[in-house]
Amino acid sequence: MNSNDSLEEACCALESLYDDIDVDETVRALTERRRDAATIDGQATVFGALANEHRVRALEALREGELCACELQIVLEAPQSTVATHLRTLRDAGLVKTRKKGKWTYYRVADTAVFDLLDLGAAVDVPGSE
Amino acid sequence: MNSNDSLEEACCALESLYDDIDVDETVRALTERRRDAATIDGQATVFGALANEHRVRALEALREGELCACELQIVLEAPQSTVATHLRTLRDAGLVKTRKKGKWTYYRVADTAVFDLLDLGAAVDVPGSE
DNA sequence: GATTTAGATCGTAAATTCACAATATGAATT
DNA sequence: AATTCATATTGTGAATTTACGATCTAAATC
Repeated sequence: MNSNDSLEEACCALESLYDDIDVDETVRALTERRRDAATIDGQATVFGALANEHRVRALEALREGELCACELQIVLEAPQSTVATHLRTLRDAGLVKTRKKGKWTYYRVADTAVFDLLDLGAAVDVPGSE
Repeated sequence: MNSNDSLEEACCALESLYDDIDVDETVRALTERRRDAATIDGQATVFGALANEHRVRALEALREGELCACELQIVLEAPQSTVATHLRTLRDAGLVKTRKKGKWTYYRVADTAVFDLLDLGAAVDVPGSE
């Protein structure tokens, strides 16, 4: 089934949902609800970076201030390469920034909005998670 | 390499990072930065549900009010089963709620905090995404 | 300049997520 | 009660993500 079939199928449902409907107009109104593709893409990237327990834990640990990679390794209880990979994901998404000092790399949250994201995420009531 | 090896490796780094350090005390302080496992799990679940373009688009469309599944099908430009699966993921994460009316299922955002999440996610500057 | 060391990257196997056709379910209509 | 129609679930192959050992890089120290 291609995308046109999908649309037609959905339009049939629309016609019976509202009677006396201008389908083209309704589809146009629904189409208007679509957002800019680049924004959607950015949002999905950011949320994807947050969608992992190790990475959430790392960000939570950074609430009290910057930490170097080796300290985060202790917080995360994971091998060096695993931690480095997660930190790179966070950096690529723009959630953390780094500072190099000699052999060490210090990580800090890019913006305090990240903590707001974490707080809002924690406030959602996930059904069936007691 | 097991988790103890990882810890020991990281502690070596700590010892050279700070001189005259009480390693046990430092590890304890870092351990204190860890949050409740259930909370972290919930956050990762919520962000995981947000980590998909179709699902972000669906939530964005719900800003202006509830929509039934067939309307969301038009917004998402995807086949019925695909849309239904994404909507279930959003529901399982507690991001949307449903209302049944006859044959139709109407979806709405569970809480306006979801829009705050979307806004914060959109505000993050993802490097290299122009 | 050789060695040590913190951290980044690579390679790959395992696990997870994804798209979507096929099928099931349940309400409304006939 | 048979059919239709909106939506949900299931099954499965494909794509993506994850973990983590091995390796590489660059700064500090000897």
